[in-house]
This record gives sequence, structure tokens and C-alpha cells, in this order.
Amino acid sequence: MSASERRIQEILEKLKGKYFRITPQRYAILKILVESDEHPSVEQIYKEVKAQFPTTSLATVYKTVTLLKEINEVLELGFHDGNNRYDGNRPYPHPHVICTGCRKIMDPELAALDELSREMARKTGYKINSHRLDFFGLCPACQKTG
Amino acid sequence: MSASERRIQEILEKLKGKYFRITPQRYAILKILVESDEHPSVEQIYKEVKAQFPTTSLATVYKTVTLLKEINEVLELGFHDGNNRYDGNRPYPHPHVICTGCRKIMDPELAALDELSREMARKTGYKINSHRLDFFGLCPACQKTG
DNA sequence: GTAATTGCAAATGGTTTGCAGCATC
DNA sequence: GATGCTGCAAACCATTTGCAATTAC
Repeated sequence: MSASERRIQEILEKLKGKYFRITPQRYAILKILVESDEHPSVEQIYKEVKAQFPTTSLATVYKTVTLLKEINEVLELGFHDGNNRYDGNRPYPHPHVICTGCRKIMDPELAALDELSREMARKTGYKINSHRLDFFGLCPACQKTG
Repeated sequence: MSASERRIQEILEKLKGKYFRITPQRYAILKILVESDEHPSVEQIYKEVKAQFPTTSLATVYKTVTLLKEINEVLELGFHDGNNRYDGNRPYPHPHVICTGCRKIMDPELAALDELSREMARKTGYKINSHRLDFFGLCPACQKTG
């Protein structure tokens, strides 16, 4: 059993435990989110699900993504320009490196961030619960293209 | 001449140099942005400008804020939940600490970030141009309120 | 005087919502 | 069989846009 398969099973159990129903659409959306490391948008998920279940509606994709976000199994990368992306692999805050050319998103390793959170809490008196760190630039491919 | 007054003059010169006109509404919006350290929203700016110029429209506030953003004199803190905030004091990327209770935003000092940018560039091959770092939590006042 | 800006109202577009019919459990 | 889910269409709402009248220069 692969890591993705195991993760899918875990999430299914979590849903069942909360008496949410496992519909074919939900299963398909969950699978796409967990198996992709492209940080897909709702639109991309929609397109993929439709290939399997042509009657699927955008509303269902939104509802399912929101559900998975609420049970903390998907991280939403909200962009105010309306191209939100979703991470079903690492549903906890972590940094992203985002290409402003092709919109590719990577997950770099960066251990120092938790220490920064603690430092911010100490300096400001805030109780820090979460964070968001994005680096913007051009990926190697887009640098060549000009 | 205070620091804000100096900054306002600088931005006015920049606008004149680009043949943008200094209308009373623009001047008022600019002044609000530079003199506030509350990271005001468009709605808040609108309310304040209206006190001086009652016929001012929201569209004008949007247009002016966009203009100031484009000449790199205002930093937009876009939030995908539709409560964008604007920083007219430090129009370059810098971290923010955001209260999820009352929406208060602070600007903590954090020198280590440029080094992180370079580290990301090295690790990923991206050419990093910009970044965004937000910490979310409860400010001291909201911690007491519960 | 000319060209830019304002302010109104309408359009936009991603996301959410109401609800009737359907599927899961 | 009861309840939750789907899919449709309409509603939402911050922001943008078109345009005629106004104003800065």
C-alpha cells in the first residue's frame, strides 16, 4: 500500500467517523487532491473529476474541498486574484515557492520557521496559531523563456 | 517637517513626474495611507475620505490605491476572504502579525527573511523577486476577551 | 483647451447558497 | 427509510469597467 493510498484510507475513516457519506464524487476529489503534488485549483480538480463523472458540478467540488479543509486534511492557498490552490499532501502551514510565470508551486524544506513563529509570539505578545509564507519568482523554465 | 509629511511630498513629486494629476481626493487618500499605521482597508479609507469629500466614490478609492500600488508606494495585503488591507508606510515585502479576532495588524522586525529568500533561491533554482509572510493568532487584547 | 479623473451604474467572476431530486448508509 | 449529498440556477460581493461630466494643468 503506497503512502497516498494509506493517506486516502485515513481520510475516509475520518469522514466515516464524523458520519459524512463517501460518494463517488467525494472519493474522486479526495484522490485527486492526495495524489497530486501540483497544488491543483478547483477548476483543475473539476476538470479531472468530470472525466470520470461527467455530471459533477463545480458546486460539489467547492463543497468537498471546503469539507476537507474543515477537517484539516487539505491546506488552502488562497490568492486574492482568484486562483486558489489546494494542498492535500501537507495540510499544515508550510512555505511555498510560486512561479509568477507559469504558476507552478513547490514545497521547499525550511525548518527555521517554527522558531520564527515563537520569536514573533515573544516579541509581539500575540498567541500565534498559524502562518503563511510564500516566495514569488520565476522558476528555472520560465527564466529561460524570458 | 515630519517623516510622514516628507514621504507624502516624495510621493506627490513621483506622481507629478509621471504626469498624474493631484486631485483633492487623491491627496486625501494618499495622506490617509501614509499617516495611518493601521493597514486600512479600502472601506476604511473610503469612510475617512468621505468625511472630507462627501461625493467621493468607492471606485475612486480603488483606482487611487491601485495607482499607488503600481508606482510601488503602497503594499497590498490581499486576503482571499475579501478584506484587503494596505500599507502606505512600508511599501516593500515585510512580515505581518495578524489578529484573527479583531483584525489588528502589526509589523514586527525580522531581519532573517532576506537570508531565507536567498536560501530558497539556492535550493529551488527559482529567481525570487518577492515574498509574503503572515503570522496569524490572537493579540493580547483578544486573548483576554476569550 | 486638452487630456486625465471623477462618480455613477452596470458588469465581472470566483464562490456560496437554496432547493428539489437522488444516493448513501 | 431517513438524512445527507448532488447539481442546477440564482445570489453574493468585492472589485473593475464604460462613459459622460468635470477638473487639473
